[in-house]
Amino acid sequence: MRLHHYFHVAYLDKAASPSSSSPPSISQSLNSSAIPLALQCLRPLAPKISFPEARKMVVLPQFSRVRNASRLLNCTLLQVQVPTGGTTRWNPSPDQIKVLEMLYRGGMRTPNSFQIEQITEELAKYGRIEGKNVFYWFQNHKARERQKQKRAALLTLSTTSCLPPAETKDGVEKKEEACEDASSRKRKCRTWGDVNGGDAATTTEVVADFADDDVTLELFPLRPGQGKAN
Amino acid sequence: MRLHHYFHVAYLDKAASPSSSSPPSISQSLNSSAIPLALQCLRPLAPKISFPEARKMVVLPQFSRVRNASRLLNCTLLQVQVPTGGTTRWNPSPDQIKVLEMLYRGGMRTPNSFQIEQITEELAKYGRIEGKNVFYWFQNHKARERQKQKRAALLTLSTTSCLPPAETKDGVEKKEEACEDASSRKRKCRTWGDVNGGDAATTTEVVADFADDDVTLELFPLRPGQGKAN
DNA sequence: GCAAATTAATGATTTATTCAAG
DNA sequence: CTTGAATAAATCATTAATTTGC
Repeated sequence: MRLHHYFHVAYLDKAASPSSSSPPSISQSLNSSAIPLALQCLRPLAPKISFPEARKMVVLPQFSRVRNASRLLNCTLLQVQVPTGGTTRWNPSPDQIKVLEMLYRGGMRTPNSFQIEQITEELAKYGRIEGKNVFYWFQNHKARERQKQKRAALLTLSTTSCLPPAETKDGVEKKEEACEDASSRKRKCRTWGDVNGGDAATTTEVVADFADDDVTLELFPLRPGQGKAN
Repeated sequence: MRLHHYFHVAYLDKAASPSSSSPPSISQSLNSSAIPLALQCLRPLAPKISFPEARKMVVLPQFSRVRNASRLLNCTLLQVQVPTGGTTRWNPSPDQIKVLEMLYRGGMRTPNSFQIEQITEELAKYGRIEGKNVFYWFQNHKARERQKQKRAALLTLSTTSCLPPAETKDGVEKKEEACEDASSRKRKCRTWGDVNGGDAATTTEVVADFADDDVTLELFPLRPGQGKAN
């Protein structure tokens, strides 16, 4: 089941209220006292207020308000079609895909934030792209590549040799595992980076001994001081 | 299988190289140098510091370098015991838990980024905490609460009525689903917020029609200009 | 009574599934 | 039907309880 694991982190974001359910809302309570908010158990398709299917994403009124959030947490409900280029879903350009596949073939499986940052920056040259797109791309590609292999393996087995598709379910489980990164089997500790107490990062040292996987390809030329300056 | 879904987003982060395998690396390593800091892996009451199989986390050499990454992507490999308060894992204080549980009971299931931001800020009063901790807490709590219910339900069924544990596997599947948020069944679109092209956020309007759920309670008092100024 | 060993909880990460845009 | 996006389930790892030997 588990293959390997580079690292990566799951985060949260938040959105607004889709058609019906919205964020339960926290506290109200905190302060005052328990408000009988009966929220909890919202009914499934319950009446909701407003919309059958409208999906509307939400954005914040004043972005500045959420500045922090969006910065640190990739915050926010914006998703809606932003005036400028808001096309809901990312559409990778051929060039972008080319690069991504190259990296994948090179052995990259689950890039960490820094890597994603860099990849994103590089790919941004070929079109609009965000870090999450890169993240998702690797996740999906990895998973689907695996699926594909599994299916292929099953087919091979069932056709070339005997074994009827009796236990097709988990027979070829650890096949593809061999190829890919393999390295260590233990999970690494990922991190989100410090969100609030950034202060602690004083003496941090980097070990960064990359090169453990199969490949050690370099990401990109790593143009020196070219960053977005942020 | 799928229960409901508020929204939330998965993100990535990155870490360094644990004992043996390390990130494939992108760029060989940006700077170079890798310091083998070994530490971590403390057993419950274990001695700490120093260990054979030390798990060592890594951090970046110069944080400034990765500023961007850490900002946007919660970057970074730091995880090591940071001089200041770096105790690997978050340890919720009783007060923090109290608030979290209250919110959970209040119906909060998967807070979005904004909510998490606020909760985090609020909980920070009671001790060190980061957004990811809140995020994870809800994920885990939700999942484990579900598990608990399922197990309980199974037990109840098997003891009170008949039905032997024949199909215990998915018999009680949709039990707990009823209570919780239920709302719509379709998946909402979460978002990460724009990571790079923040520029687009110009005219964003907020729909923010909270109140679509059952409750519309407010998160926290939302103290005005009190933020960490960031 | 204390500290090492064991176990129980639970924080953090990864993988599998599902949903839906194009 | 492909695949980007999002969520839930499974898993791993670490810390706190608890037990055990002295």
